[in-house]
Amino acid sequence: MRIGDLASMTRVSVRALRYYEEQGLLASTRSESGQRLYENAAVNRVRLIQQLYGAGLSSKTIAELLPCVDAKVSTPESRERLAAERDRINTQIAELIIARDRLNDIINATSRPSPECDYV
Amino acid sequence: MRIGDLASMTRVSVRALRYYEEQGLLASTRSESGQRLYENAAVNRVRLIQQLYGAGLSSKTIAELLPCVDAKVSTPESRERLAAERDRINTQIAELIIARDRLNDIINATSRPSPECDYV
DNA sequence: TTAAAACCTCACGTTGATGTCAGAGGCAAG
DNA sequence: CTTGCCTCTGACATCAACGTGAGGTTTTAA
Repeated sequence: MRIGDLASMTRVSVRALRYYEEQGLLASTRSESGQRLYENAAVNRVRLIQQLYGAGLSSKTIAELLPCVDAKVSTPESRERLAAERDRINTQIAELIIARDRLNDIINATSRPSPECDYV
Repeated sequence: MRIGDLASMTRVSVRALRYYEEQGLLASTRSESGQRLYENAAVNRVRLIQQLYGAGLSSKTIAELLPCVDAKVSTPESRERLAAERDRINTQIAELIIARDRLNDIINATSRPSPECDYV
């Protein structure tokens, strides 16, 4: 498939896909005329990339990780890196929970007094 | 207290504190010579701001929220906004959990086969 | 009193993941 | 064969939350 197809299937912009390639996250073959061609597997690859981005990993970190995923093997260094990221995510989850609860407190504190009298 | 004191107490840079003021998040009085002066309460205010930043809220959003916190009252609009942010945070927590588990899968998948043979 | 340390206001620099635009070539349909 | 959409490669623009440095004043401690 071509880049536009992959873009619509993953809901990721064409620009972003080219960026992923530039960062070494996503490979493509080229047609004779130079257009990018992707396998169906690219859809899942892009989804994985998005997930890792969503978890706060940088392109550089993801680029270091993906070879492990592909080879299904990790070096001690990359395992350490993976574990460090996991821990960071756990910390972030904990912080988010605190923030969410804090936000709920605010919502409650500002709503409770007199619900029918909230103009101010 | 002066800005340096607040900075060291909150571990937030002086530049950041000035930025918060610029964004309307943090108020200060001024000495005769123009230096910023803060109440003790500013420490908690900064912590709250940090927490909300940590939860992914933007300066603009926080600026809309803080008056509610101060007045302990929210308008229907701001309550809606608060709830929307809370939901967004919940979504993000869910995504992070998925990503973390995914990362764990990767760790396991790349570690298990033969732990003593991980050179590649 | 004098020198270091803190503070002030601009104002430009940084970083990462894109957006966007320009100029040019490619491809299926009528 | 041409119209219209897709793709290509640059390359500059964006946005947020600061960092950083210049040039100048203020406070503090010796």
